[in-house]
Amino acid sequence: MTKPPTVRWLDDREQAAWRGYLHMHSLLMAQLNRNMLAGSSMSESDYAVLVSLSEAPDSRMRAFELARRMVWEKSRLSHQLTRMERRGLIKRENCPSDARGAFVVLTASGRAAIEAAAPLHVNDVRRHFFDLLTSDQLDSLAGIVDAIVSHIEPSCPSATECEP
Amino acid sequence: MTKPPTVRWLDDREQAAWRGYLHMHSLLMAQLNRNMLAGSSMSESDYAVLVSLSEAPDSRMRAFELARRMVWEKSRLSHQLTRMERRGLIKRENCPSDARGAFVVLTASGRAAIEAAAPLHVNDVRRHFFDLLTSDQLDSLAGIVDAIVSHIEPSCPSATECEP
DNA sequence: AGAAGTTCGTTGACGTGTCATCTACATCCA
DNA sequence: TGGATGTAGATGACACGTCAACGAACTTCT
Repeated sequence: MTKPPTVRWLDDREQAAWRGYLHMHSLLMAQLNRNMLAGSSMSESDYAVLVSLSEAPDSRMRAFELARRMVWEKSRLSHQLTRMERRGLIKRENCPSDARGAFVVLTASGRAAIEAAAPLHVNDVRRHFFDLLTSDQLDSLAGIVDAIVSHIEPSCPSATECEP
Repeated sequence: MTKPPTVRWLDDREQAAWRGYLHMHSLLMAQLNRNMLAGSSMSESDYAVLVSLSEAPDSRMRAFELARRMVWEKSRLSHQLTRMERRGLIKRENCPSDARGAFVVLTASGRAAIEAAAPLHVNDVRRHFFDLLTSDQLDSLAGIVDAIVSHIEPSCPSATECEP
C-alpha cells in the first residue's frame, strides 16, 4: 500500500459503480455479439460498417469518411474492409477525383445481410437494454454520455454527429 | 426497408442514446488503455488480473476461480496467463489437492507493477469519469447497471460479488 | 517548378479474444 | 470396480485491434 499522497482513491460507491459498469458492458456486448453471430454470422464490427454504408447516399462512402464517422483507426478499417470484401459484403472502388482514395460500396449481398440482421439486432438491443430502463434512466444516460464524451472529445460536443 | 411486422425500431431518442453509449465506451476505454499502456506498459487485461490476484489471500488463486470472478472464458484467461507469465508478472503453481488444477500466484514484480499502476489508473478513471458526473448521475448509473446486469445474469443479482 | 509537408490507404508484426478440441483428473453411481 | 459424465486447464486456428512504417498522391509555399 505505498500510495503517493496525491491519489484520491475511489470510495466504495465509486468502486462498485465502476466495476459494475465494466461488468455490465462486457455482459451486454457478449450477449449482443453472440446473438448477432448466431443469427447472421456477422460481428458487431461488420454490422457497424454496414449500417454506416447503408445510410450513405448511394450506399457508398470514401474510406476516410467512414473511418471518421465510426471513429475508427484507418488501419482498423482497412483490415476490416479486407475481411468484409473477402466475404462479399462490400467492395472497393477507385476514386476518380482523388487517386489515393477509395470508395467503399455496399454490395447487394451486403445490403441483404444488414436488412436481415437489423430487426434481430434492434430487438436484442431493446430486450437487453431499453426495455429494462425507465424513461428517467434513459435521460440520465444521455446526460452521462454527453458529459464523458464532450470531455474526451474536445472539438466535437455531440456524440452522434461531427459535421461542422 | 422490408421490416418484419414484429420489430419495434428504436426511436430517435433511443437511437441517439445507443450510439452515444457505444461511442462513449470506446472513447473512454481507448483513453484509459492508452494511458495505462503509456504509464506502465500494461494492458487493461493485465491490470484486471493483477487486481484480482492482489486482493486474494496470499496473492494466489485457483485459475478457475479467477476466471469466474472476472467473468472470463477459461481459455481467455489461459492465454492471458501465458503472456503474463512470460513477462514475469505472475507464475503458475500446481495444486496439491486437485491435480488438474493450477494456482496463479502474483510475483514480486507483478505486485510492484500493480502498485505502480494503480494510482495512475485510479486518477485516470477519476479524471475521465467520476469527476465529470454528479452524485445523481452516479446513483442513476448504478441503477442502470443493476437493471441490465440482473437481467442478463439471472443467477447473480449483484454485479461485483457472486459468492453464494 | 520543385521541395516540404500532409493525407489516404495498405501492410506486417504482434497482442488479444473466441471457439472447438484435447488431456487429465474427479466424481458419481450402478 | 469400472464406466459415464463433468470439470480444470491448455492449445491451435482463426478473427480482431493497434502500432509503426510505408508508398503514393495531394497541397502549400517559395
